[in-house]
Amino acid sequence: MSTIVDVAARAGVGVGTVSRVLNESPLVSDKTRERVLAVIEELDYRPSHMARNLSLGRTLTVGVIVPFLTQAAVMDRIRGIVATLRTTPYDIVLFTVETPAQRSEQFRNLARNRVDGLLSVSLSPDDQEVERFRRAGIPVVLINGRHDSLPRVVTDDTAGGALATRHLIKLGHQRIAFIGEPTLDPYGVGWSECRQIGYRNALEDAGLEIRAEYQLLGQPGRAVAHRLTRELLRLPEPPTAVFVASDKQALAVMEAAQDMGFDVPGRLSVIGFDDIDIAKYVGLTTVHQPLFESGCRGAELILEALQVETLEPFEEVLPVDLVQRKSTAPPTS
Amino acid sequence: MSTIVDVAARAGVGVGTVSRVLNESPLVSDKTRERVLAVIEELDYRPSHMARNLSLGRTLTVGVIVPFLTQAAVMDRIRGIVATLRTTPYDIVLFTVETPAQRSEQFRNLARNRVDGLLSVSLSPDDQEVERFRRAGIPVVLINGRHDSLPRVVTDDTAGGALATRHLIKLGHQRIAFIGEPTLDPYGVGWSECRQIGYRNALEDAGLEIRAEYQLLGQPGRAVAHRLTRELLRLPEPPTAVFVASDKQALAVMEAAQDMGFDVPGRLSVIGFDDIDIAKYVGLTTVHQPLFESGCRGAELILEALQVETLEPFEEVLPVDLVQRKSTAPPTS
DNA sequence: TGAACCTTTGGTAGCGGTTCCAGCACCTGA
DNA sequence: TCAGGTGCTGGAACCGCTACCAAAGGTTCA
Repeated sequence: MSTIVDVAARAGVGVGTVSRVLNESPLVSDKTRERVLAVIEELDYRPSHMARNLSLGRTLTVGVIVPFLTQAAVMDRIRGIVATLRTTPYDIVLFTVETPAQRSEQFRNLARNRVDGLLSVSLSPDDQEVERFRRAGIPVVLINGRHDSLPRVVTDDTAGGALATRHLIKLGHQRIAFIGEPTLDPYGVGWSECRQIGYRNALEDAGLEIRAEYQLLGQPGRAVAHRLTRELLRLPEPPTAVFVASDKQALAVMEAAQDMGFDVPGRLSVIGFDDIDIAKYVGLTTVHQPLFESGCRGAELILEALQVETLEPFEEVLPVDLVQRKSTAPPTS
Repeated sequence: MSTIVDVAARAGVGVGTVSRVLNESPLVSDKTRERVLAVIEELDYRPSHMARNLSLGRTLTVGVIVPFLTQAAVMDRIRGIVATLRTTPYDIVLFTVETPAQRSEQFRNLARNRVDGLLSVSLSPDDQEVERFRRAGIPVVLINGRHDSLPRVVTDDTAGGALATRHLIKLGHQRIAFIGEPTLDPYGVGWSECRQIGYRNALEDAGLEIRAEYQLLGQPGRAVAHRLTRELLRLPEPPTAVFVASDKQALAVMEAAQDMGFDVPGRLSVIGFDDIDIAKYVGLTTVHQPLFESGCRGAELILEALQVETLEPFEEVLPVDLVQRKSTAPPTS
């Protein structure tokens, strides 16, 4: 592989001049520029990124750190990030974390020269980590995460929870249950929690009773969903509708209800949250949150931060909306 | 941010010694090592990746180049790659291409210092590009792509096509149609094509007639699927079953058939290919191809290639298997 | 006692770019 | 004719690390 020195020698000029040609500096005569470009072409020369980075002190790289990729929602967000960054000179380096230990290790390593900026998806750094990034001059933008001193784009989970619940109320349901997931990230206010708050708010506003036995939490997964669904449906006064905090769990709940002979939406209305791909195919009524757009927006913010050096922290709340499909209907009574 | 020089100065040793400590060289006395480590801790020092890379001539980075991420199958493959590479020191840089021009530009840039190795998903470089990589000493592994001089992992599309078709034959179908996609990548032998070949082979083996009017191609998408489905079902002798070359298209075909009042699988059996997430939820019988595993395998191969410097080209064919769900049934005579 | 060796160390030359400074040729105006 | 620009150029310093070489100090053995 040829280097800038080879090009300079062959073109009979100094390395400085070649560098100027590469960087489109106006301080090169047309004649020289042409000669250099010809040699570059001839040698099929490409400047070394590494050397350029070291010299410039920049990597032209944006880190994207995400929890394991099993979540469809995370994948959609990545899509948005990729789509936005593709038109820029920035490359994307993907980091995944699965355990808390990995997570801090990754954050720690990231703060050193590897990337120019960081997009953290569904993961929030703690104060110490934020401080490290600040010292290193690496801007961080959170997507679906929270830290008061960082710019971030979040979904209006509370509003979404209320929206879903109001939809059920409007259909005439009175006994409405909630199924959610326990919060994992110690640093975030769990999305499931927020959606549950929205649920309670909506019930309260409608003057409906908030019953503890109607609010169940469990890990995502088919088995757990079956158990929770059974628990609900065997109540002396079973709910006629259920708001499930995520589509993935909602699908499992639908399946469980049908397995138990409860027709959906005939005897049980089910509404989810996220609007993942599958929802459309199985006709799940759900709250659409702009996953793809959240990736785009996050990417735009990090690009901005990369320009201005410091972006004042603020929270951008993305709106949610209801997508009515076939899994909700008025109660039969 | 402190550098190796700062650490050396503060510890009262030379930079060489610090470097040795960092790289766990045995040529350092315990006493010195301890002192250096203490200073590293104290200054919260992390070596610069860029400088290290430049000096080492390696980036500890694997490039992953993929077509646009709208395909669920590509996402699953990426998952496998990420899962495998996570346990290694290699980082993943994601490149996407959308147009042929972008594609060669990406391949061209990639051949220079940016990555140590390349995983190409569903994209095959041409001879010139392969030669460039060879000269640059960058190993390339293809996942779901073909080039005779590159190691690659592919799905047994022909066998899968035959498998799907035999399943329909075994159920008793005689009039079996095929719907596929036109081949796009000029450098690959289209997967759709291979699956179609498997289809024809199976029909031939069973002594069934191969009819031209039963084999239709069209771009993926709901509208086209509707048109093709209508075309098939309005034939004087409409097929009783159809093998669709991809799940995505199969879903659209199912929908189209149902819209036209053809019950699936009552009046038309539909079988797909890929086993994407959604297939499970809608009960689509399909041919499972190990997408996640293909990513894992590709990643393993590139790691191997990175070790041995040169990996002789070979083709690893991943097996497929039938997943029977609810979209296929014996024909109602 | 000193030659020969081993262990540990410091210093420096790259890696391949960018950037800055000095210098050269040419031009302008007094 | 010469001081002072201006336009372009070459070369060296530098980015922060690794790898190598030379050397210092300690040990062994004749």
